[in-house]
Amino acid sequence: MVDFNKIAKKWQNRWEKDNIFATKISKNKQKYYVLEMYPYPSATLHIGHLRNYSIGDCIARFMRMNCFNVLYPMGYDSFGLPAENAAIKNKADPREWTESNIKAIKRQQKSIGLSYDWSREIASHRESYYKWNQWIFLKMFEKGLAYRKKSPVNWCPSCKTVLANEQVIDGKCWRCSSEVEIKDLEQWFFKITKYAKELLNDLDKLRDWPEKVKIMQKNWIGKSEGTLVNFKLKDTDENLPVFTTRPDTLYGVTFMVFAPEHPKVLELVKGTKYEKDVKKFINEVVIKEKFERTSEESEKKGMFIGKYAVNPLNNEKIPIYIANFVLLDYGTGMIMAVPAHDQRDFEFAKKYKIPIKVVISSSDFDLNEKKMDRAYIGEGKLINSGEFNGLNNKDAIDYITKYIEKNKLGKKTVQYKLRDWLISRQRYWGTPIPIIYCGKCGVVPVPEKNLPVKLPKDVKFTGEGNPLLTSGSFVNVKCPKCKGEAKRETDTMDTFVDSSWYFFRFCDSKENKLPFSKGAEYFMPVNQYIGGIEHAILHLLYARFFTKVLRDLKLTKVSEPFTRLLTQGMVTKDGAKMSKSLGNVVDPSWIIDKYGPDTARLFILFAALPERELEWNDKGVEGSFKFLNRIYNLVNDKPKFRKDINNKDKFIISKTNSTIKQVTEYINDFKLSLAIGSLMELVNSINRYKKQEVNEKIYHECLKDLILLFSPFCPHISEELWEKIGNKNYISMEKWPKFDSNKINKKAEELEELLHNTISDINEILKLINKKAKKVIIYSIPKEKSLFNENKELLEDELDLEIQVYAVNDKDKYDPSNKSKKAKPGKPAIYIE
RNA sequence: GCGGGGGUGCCGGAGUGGACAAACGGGCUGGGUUUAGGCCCCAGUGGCUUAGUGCCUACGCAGGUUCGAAUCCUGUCUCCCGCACCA
Repeated sequence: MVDFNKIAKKWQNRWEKDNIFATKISKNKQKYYVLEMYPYPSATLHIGHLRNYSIGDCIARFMRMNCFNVLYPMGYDSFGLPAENAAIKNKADPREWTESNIKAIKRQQKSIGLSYDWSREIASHRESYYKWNQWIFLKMFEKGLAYRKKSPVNWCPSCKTVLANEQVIDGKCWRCSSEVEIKDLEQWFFKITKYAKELLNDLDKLRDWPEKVKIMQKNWIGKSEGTLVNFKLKDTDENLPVFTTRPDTLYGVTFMVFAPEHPKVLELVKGTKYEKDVKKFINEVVIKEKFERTSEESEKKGMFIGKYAVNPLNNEKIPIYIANFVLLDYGTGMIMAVPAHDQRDFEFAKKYKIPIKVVISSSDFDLNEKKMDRAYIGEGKLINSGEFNGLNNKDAIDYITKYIEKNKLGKKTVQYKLRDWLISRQRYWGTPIPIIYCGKCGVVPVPEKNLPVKLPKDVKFTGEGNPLLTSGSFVNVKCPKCKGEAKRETDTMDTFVDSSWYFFRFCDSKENKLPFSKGAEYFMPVNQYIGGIEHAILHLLYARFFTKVLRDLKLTKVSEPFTRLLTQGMVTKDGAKMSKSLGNVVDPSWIIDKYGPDTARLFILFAALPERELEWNDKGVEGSFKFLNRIYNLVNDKPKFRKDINNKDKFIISKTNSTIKQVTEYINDFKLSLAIGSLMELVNSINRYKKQEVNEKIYHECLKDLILLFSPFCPHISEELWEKIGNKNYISMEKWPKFDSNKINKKAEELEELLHNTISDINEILKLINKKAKKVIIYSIPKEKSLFNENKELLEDELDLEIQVYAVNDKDKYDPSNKSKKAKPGKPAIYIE
């Protein structure tokens, strides 16, 4: 038995010793940047990782063999909740915990022979990386792209800490099961909305992105055109801006609704008799109805908050409500409600007995406020609308908007569903936000020369509040401006910040004057990005946003980071996503231990097309292992050689060549499982071919091409076989075989198939009738008759029978009583005597 | 709930208007090799029927478009991904 693990180790050591996968800037070679989404460093590799890397390494090796200067790096997305949880739970030091995880996963990555340039490794928790997060933050702050505003968080009153959505289970804290509350905090945002238009429009440029991802991003950005109307808070000058696509119904507004979690709401009810109920309502809606509240059918719930607004067109006094169906995220987080002409508003008005006012008349029926049983959303002429009466409502949209703009009551605007990116996290294990608060000078950015703001080590992980607050040395600082006593910002950055530009850093991972420089100029954009479909929106959108910001900071010329995108499907088990809580996570290391890395890689790639979801089942692992053995034995077995060239040789040349064409195309299209299927067919053909004497030169040519084609999938065994057939160089650095259309011989391939099928059929029949036969009569179509005759001896040898061949329309030999004479192309009728 | 995908033989999965009972593998059955087993090699594998031929049925379910549908449309069930503090 061949020890594939030993072979793997041998070649991994040699690759490392000769450092063959290190990449440099090269003027003579075209660059190609392949990147897998860098992983969160968990201690063990799972099936999804294996799939991700096997795909990436296959592409990287393929492109390298196609003479590109391939950049293929690896790093770790190493900030985040799990390290902090480990610190709280096991008193582990997050730094040590993370580094030891990185060590563990890296060892496993190395064990599968991925052709990374390890010298470029980065990890986002290291100062040399997160320093640049801070640097970029400061640049964005200067440009007004980083700003502070109030925003609600999940708050556990008993743990006195902010909870991630993941930590809220059925409205309760995951640790202590207390009811979670909503609390407003002043937090940092990135102004991604400033780039909404470009992020939307540039999707069209991404020709090599999956359509589904582009659609999801488009819907997420969610552009809509409408009018911003400023209502006034009654008896004040304060504006309450409302976004509407229906300014034509402005005279029909009978109430206004805020999203319950709108920061303004608590301000408005503070100290009033409504305060207590409002707070209760907010918690209920925001936490428990997180998604369900957007349903058209779900029950409309709300309450009056004791304040009024003023309609800017007719100065009517309008009561202000809060309700579950209004979302903070969309528009301005408040709406004008027109119950007569909007179904949701109508239902709400009916329930809370709010007046309904018709402002659009229908030509089909009389609309009566008291009798209406649903909103009228059709077209019509404006009524009860002052000077706009009589206008068609579609035209009125324009007229009224113009009127509003003229009188400075609002403006025409484009609204996006996309909202600014909240980057503040009240946690330890992330990049400190480089800001200092001074009583005198206000918000003061940390001067660039003082970067990085390092994460302190004198902190306590109690599970209560942000650990950073427990470090006096971190919190208490001198103001950089006035040198007075000041406090440091204790929020850290969302880990999505780290992953939004790491692909630039790989190009210049050791650069220490800038986040990146010349290397990025040469290597960016990423030609091929590979990662899970679950990142289709957030990560990819943030990375696109950052790239545009960095471009506007003149750090790069690139506008889009990823030219081509492959979103790999999830690996599921028992019909469900693999997760720790379900206990169905599969660790592939046993496959590697038992069969070696090549088998593991081959199997995961062969199991399904990369883009598709894959239901995990390890039953087929044996099959991939068998295939490796077949290739290995094929190369090691020496057939008998001869000098002349016959049809069989022509066939195998042709077959090898069509396989080159097919495998190349398949890899280009990511149809990796199909590429492996073609290789399996080729191996079958060569095995059959070498049963008899073969032409030595041709046989070796075919083997050579086969191993080359196979090497991106199973590099270790390919190196071994490459050496065995007498090569001194690395196959990893060898050139990809070229398809030669002159070598294609369709006739030879068809003939081979025809003869092979015929022999199989005859054997099958012999077996069925279970008797000795002397003679086989083949009725073929006339075109194929000569083929059979030419190969009669060969067939006779193989079958040990006498062969007679007739064409079906050969009248002399045609026996009408015999129904066996029907023949099809490629499938002759067979008669056995 | 909203947005995006998927459902094909015993199993993993190819096939996205005709050439397809369905690539390639697994499993199973039979044969070869072997003292035997394993490995390996070859073949078969929806149902019925004749050795050859032919018929029927199948692509979650129900309809529709088409000369023709797994493939296009409509409805429906179900699973997966995302929903902005998991990464």
